[in-house]
Amino acid sequence: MTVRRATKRRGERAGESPGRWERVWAVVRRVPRGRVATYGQVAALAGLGRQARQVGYALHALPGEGFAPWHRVVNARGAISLPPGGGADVTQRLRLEREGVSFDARGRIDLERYGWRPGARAARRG
DNA sequence: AAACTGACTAATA
DNA sequence: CTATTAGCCAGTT
Repeated sequence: MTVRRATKRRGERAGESPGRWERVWAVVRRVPRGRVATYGQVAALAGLGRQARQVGYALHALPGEGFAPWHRVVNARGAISLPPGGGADVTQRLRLEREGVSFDARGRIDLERYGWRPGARAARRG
């Protein structure tokens, strides 16, 4: 009766192996303000290889807002990849624009300009 | 346990 | 440039 088995948490078990998603969040947290990273990029940096999809899952499974700047992650085309209808896609765009990231007429970001470059220093103003 | 699903990407046509 | 196909693999049903 009192043997309530631990409820399965998202990507986290009874304090065992480090969740894969945690690594994803850790990488996302490193994305500086005003910059965006692609799912594939985050996956590679998190040691997931090409599991770009898993990155999307990890962000969807975030324990709460403010845990990681999920809005700084976009797809390889520099576009927001969230499905419409939920409103989250709008939030993402709003937050990015607020950080100075510009979208073109098709709603895409110029990754050459705003793409996050790990290791590189903050881009010069301009 | 098998099937389904998905915040992706790269290759082709 | 857009549209389609295949690969990817863990979480959910």
